[in-house]
Amino acid sequence: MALEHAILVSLAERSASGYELARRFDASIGHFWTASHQQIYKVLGRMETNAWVTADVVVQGTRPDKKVYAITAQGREELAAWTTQPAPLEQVRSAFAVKLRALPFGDAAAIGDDVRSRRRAHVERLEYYRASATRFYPDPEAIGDDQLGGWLVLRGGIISEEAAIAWCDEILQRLR
Amino acid sequence: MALEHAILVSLAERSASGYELARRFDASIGHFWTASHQQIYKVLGRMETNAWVTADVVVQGTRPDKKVYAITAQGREELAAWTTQPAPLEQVRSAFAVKLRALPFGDAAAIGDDVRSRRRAHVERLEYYRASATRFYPDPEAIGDDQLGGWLVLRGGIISEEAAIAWCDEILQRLR
DNA sequence: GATCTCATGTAATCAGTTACATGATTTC
DNA sequence: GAAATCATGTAACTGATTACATGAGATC
Repeated sequence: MALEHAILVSLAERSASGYELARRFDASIGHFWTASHQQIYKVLGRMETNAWVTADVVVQGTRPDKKVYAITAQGREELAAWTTQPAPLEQVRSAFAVKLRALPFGDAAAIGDDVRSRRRAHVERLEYYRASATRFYPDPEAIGDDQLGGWLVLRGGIISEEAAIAWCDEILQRLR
Repeated sequence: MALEHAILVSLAERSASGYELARRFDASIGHFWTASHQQIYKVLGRMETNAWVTADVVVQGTRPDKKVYAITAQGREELAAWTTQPAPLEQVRSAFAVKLRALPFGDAAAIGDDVRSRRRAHVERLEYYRASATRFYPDPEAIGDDQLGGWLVLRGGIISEEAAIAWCDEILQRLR
């Protein structure tokens, strides 16, 4: 349900081809909503049928033609209406938590290794978010209305990565 | 992939019918891995074929018959082998983050209401986790090897709910 | 009389992943 | 010569949700 709306947000910020959208999902948006290019193309087709977006074929000389998608008035309406509906509380689905519960039946050393490698990944993501924050929002007190959403999402990423790292540290302390 | 293993953990702790498993998933385990009864029955069938579990039909006088599933030696092997494999980093998929990014195109007041209601839900979960912690692990320093996994998972729940609440507070501060 | 609990399933559908396919241009 | 980038898709499959189905006993 929400991939459509993630695409609408992205197109409301700036029109793009399916390929460009896929790259945006690999980068910024994808930290909070992942999507493969196959899925994006499929959903874009559905959205065009619904008239939430229009597609313009742009012929490029040397590179292949592309379809540039733009949000329509109907698309904007749909997006606005969607924001008035409460977002479902995402239910957690953590294979890692299951693995921890399996501690008495499994390999504690291997689980410890996994925790350390997860910790590294979380530190990496945290550093990426912090770099994005200082780069795109150098003065957090002076953020405008159009930037507030992006800033708050980044803050959420930073807060949850910090929490994940704290959890890893607590686990490692207990495992040794 | 991991529902099988979540069921194996649950059955390793204590044998149960599909119905009982579904109730466990509604309660404790379900906070970290949700599953409906339909899915559980389907996967149990597959697991029986793989000989990871055995089923014993228990005839009950007044209540309907039930199939009690028990983990096999092969199931225990599979579970142990699974713990040696790194758990995939769960990718975030948050409709709420998408909604925040949609702030400039949507209804800020409705989004604020949503944040307040999410905050209440997180506070509720946090209180539930804290109650479980004091009830099942009254002395955290004296936790045995067989209890450590459960305790660490609960700690993860507590840490992430605290983080979610902190994020909500930061959002609310910025929205008004 | 209505609803809840116990107990197990099938069927249809939807969302998402993985694999496969094509083909020109640019960079190493 | 190999690999990456640009660009758009189809097909098969898996995992999960929603809807439907049944039926007895217990509780309100």
